[in-house]
Amino acid sequence: MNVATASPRRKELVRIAARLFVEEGFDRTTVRMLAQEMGIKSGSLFHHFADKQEILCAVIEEGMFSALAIAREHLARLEAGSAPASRHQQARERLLALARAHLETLLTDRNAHVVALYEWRRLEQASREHLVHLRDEYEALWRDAIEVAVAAGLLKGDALLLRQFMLGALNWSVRWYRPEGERSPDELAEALVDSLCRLP
Amino acid sequence: MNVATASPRRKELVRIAARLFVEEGFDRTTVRMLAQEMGIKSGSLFHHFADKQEILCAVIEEGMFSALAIAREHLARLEAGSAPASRHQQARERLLALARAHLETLLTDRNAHVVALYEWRRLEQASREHLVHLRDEYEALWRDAIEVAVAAGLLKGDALLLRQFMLGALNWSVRWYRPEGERSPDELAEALVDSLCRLP
Amino acid sequence: MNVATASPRRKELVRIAARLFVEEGFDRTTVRMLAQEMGIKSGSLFHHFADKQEILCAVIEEGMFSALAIAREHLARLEAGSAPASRHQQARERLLALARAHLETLLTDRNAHVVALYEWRRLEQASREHLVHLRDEYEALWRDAIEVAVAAGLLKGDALLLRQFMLGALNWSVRWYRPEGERSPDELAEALVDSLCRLP
Amino acid sequence: MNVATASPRRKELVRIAARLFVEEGFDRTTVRMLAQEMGIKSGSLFHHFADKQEILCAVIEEGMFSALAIAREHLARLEAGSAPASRHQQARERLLALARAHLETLLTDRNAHVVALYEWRRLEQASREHLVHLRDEYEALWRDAIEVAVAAGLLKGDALLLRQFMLGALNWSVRWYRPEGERSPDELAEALVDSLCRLP
DNA sequence: GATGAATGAGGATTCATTCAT
DNA sequence: TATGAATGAATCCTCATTCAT
Repeated sequence: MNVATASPRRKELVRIAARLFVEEGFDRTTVRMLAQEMGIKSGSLFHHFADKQEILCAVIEEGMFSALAIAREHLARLEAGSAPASRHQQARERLLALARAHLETLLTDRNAHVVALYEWRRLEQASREHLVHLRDEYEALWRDAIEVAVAAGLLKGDALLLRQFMLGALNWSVRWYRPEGERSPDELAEALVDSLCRLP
Repeated sequence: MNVATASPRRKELVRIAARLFVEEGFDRTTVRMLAQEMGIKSGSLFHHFADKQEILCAVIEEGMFSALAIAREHLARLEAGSAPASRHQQARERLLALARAHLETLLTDRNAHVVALYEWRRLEQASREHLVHLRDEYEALWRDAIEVAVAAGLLKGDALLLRQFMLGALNWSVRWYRPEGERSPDELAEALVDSLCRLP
Repeated sequence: MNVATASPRRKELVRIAARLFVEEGFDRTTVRMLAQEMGIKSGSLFHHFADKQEILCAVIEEGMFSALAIAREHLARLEAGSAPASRHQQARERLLALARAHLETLLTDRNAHVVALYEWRRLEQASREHLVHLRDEYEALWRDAIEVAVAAGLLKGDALLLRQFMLGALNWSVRWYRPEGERSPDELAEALVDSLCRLP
Repeated sequence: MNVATASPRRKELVRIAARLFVEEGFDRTTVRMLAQEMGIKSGSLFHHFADKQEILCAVIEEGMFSALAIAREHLARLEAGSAPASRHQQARERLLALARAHLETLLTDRNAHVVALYEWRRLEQASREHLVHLRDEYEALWRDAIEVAVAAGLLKGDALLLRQFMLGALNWSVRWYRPEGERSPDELAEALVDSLCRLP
């Protein structure tokens, strides 16, 4: 059972679960709380999910799926609309697209992807194995973009570390970012990319 | 009761608690697990701490104290030993000192400071108020160093965002750093500072 | 609703239920397990049976019916085919026929009769009253045969106790008998009768 | 942890559990019922036993221990007090001693041994392995006594089957025996031995 | 200080049963 | 007849906390 084949009902439950997992953390979110928010009784939850772990798994799967989809979408838009640009300029656009996509799922959509990042440790081994390839795929997008940027002289340093630093900086934003503040997620993305990129 | 006045016994208990909170997370660490690791029975724990929350509070206090102490120590060593250097160079050294100190408490000492960062949300209001000034003090060290770096043209961009990004990148390292890997925390700190700093 | 008037579908469901009740015990057999084995969903089960108790009742009724039918059949075959024999010999044959019939339903047919014996306590009062006359009828066959055997000097002792002992020995065989072992149920029956009967 | 080393409190809890398991069956006995009868709250039960299975295990261990102890006691009394008797007579006394002991733990003491016999299937694999050697020891007492009886010409037939039959007859008595009836357990034992033994 | 026993509120989960479709 | 979703009461078990000894 994966995101693509899930019933609309189940998708809705997953969305609600994602919100609670972000607000309270997985451990502190009780099955009763989940059921309450879903408008059913706690016993009924187990008609849809085998156990609490499966809910977490479904949320994280959804989080990684949408992160991946939106990242690809942003990249595709780049290629479609791009006027010819310098190699340097192209590499920067690509990084920026990924950073924007990342913050869009993290701060705007603000739920399943956050759970994927912050509750990954709570996955049992079996679930983890089921999901790790999604994470790998996502990270591969970043790896490629960063390698290109390094090759173009846009970024300086070890590509792997740069990826960890960039993703860390972005991921941690969940902890301090307030949507009602003065900067948009897009501005954040731009600021991060600017702070790292060398001028041409 | 704060770190400075704590008995050696209590300090040891806090150290053990910190380790468990990192390994399992605060919510999943039971009072029984704590007691077991401390070589006492769970009932006895409450002779040392009023409740579980107080243990968390003590750990985080210890984490912030030591982060602050080590950061100050690194900065002091700078001033003591520094040959005259360019303003640019000085600003870089200061950032590096803070980053090294941060990773030292996070990755080497590897416990109380990690709890302070990752379990802050679990603090009840009262505990939070008790501790927030420590966090502010610590962040002030970073704020100043970054403002100086920006003023010196070493870093580019908004100082507040730069601090969030740098701390995010460092904090997230807890999630992926493996001590048995090929890079030391110091090398990490250097790589981060290098990746952000403009050459003179 | 009793066995005689049951639809073929219902009879099949009862057979499946009997098997599960033997394998798992009544308490541990869930309505969902029953439905699953029957190839329907658990909600549908309640179109066939008012509740779980009715299933147990139907199984035990079937078990007692078939035990009774097969015992009578064995006895009838005796009378039909018997060459004139000594009173002693006749009494022995009759005991043997009952023992064989008992083990046939218990070990060969191996289900509903076992449930009747081992899950009788789980019957609610109403169901018990509905079924107790069947059990009485069955036990009457044994009572008569044993009284004849005692009168003929074939068995020694109190007739009531002898019945309890014989049935106990036979019923308990469910617990240790393995069909793949070296003895057939018929050989068991013979061995039991032999062990109790005095030679002429 | 075994019967011999158990605290008095635990022994009492085991005794109460044994009674409930006989009255209701293991599956239908809830931890709440157990706690209620023990005069504690259900959570407190788990201070004494890791889980419900451990309670069953403790009860069955106690049942097998006492069955073994009482059987040995009866046999010892035989040897101590016996005037010289015929081999035939001796074999009969030995069977009788075992049968009496068996019914004493089953019908008089009436609890833990009954659970051992009737709830053995509910033991999980690990518990079963822990207990099976006790059962083997107990059955060995019977095996020896029956082999001697067969050798002495007292019993007729296969020794293994004879043991299964005798134990089955005795075990099943739990289902029909009423202490307020006219026969004592000792009389039952005598009746069973008499019904099987050949006169000299 | 330390302990073992107890508590009580709450944890996830199970399950017979109901019912609209 | 059949189903999928829901129910609600009950299940075993966990855990921070208390307290007499």
